[in-house]
Amino acid sequence: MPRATPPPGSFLPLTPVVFEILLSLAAGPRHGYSIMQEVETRSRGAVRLRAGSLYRALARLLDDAIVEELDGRPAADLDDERRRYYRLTRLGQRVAAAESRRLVRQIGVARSRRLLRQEDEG
Amino acid sequence: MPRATPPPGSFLPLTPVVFEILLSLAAGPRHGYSIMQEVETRSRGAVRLRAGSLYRALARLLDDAIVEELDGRPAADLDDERRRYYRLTRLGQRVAAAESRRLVRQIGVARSRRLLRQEDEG
DNA sequence: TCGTTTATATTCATAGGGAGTATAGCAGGC
DNA sequence: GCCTGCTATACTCCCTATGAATATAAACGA
Repeated sequence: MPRATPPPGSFLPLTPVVFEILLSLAAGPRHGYSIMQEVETRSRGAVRLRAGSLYRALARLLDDAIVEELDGRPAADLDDERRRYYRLTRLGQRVAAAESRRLVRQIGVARSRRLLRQEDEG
Repeated sequence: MPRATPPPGSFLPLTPVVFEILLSLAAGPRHGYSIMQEVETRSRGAVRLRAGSLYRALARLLDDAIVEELDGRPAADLDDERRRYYRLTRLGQRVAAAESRRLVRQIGVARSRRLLRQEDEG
């Protein structure tokens, strides 16, 4: 019998590294190395995702069924057999959404306590 | 000669616990125990700040000059001599502001990747 | 007086991340 | 072919941060 799915809220709060990984996968399946590059580029160096942190975090996320590995391969001419592709599971999407809502609330508090100027308010 | 003040960005990303503490102090000075209560209430239990985490985080924040202890005491009839009051330093405000902007950008990404519904958008 | 809440602090165990290293496949230049 | 550098996954060592539990003691209310 499969383990009961824990409620998304029980994984919160996510560490900054883990949330960056989930954000990266929210755009579609990716392999590990490209997650690393995308996070580095997107956060403009604010969060540097090291190889060690990434692959251990991915192992944990697989274990928690937040992320799963794809069976299929891309078209042979685009493929690199060393790659392993990952995507968010349904649970993973819910966890990422719940964390996003938590951060939205936090930003609301930051705003009301004058930590953000008007032009910072996305 | 005092240590040169490090740039606010060098403290990023903050751990969820640390950002909650800074958010709490952004509203004004507080003593440790009341930070714990405020975080628990405000985040509706999503982030449970334990005594151990709180006081060790405060010690680190004092050491990094992100938080400082108040000399003065409140009026004697409101005081409890066991309490130690903390407030954000100028650096602390800048660090909290920088982290807030980082989260605003993350939320923008989460939104564009359909992790948030319209009514979640604060 | 006694139990509960407030308040700070410490210890122990574990999770998580940074830096560095290992291994190996791939791609381009020569 | 060979060398070099980049891509890709993975592991180790070390340190930091958090959770859980406990200690201590003052304040408070029945």
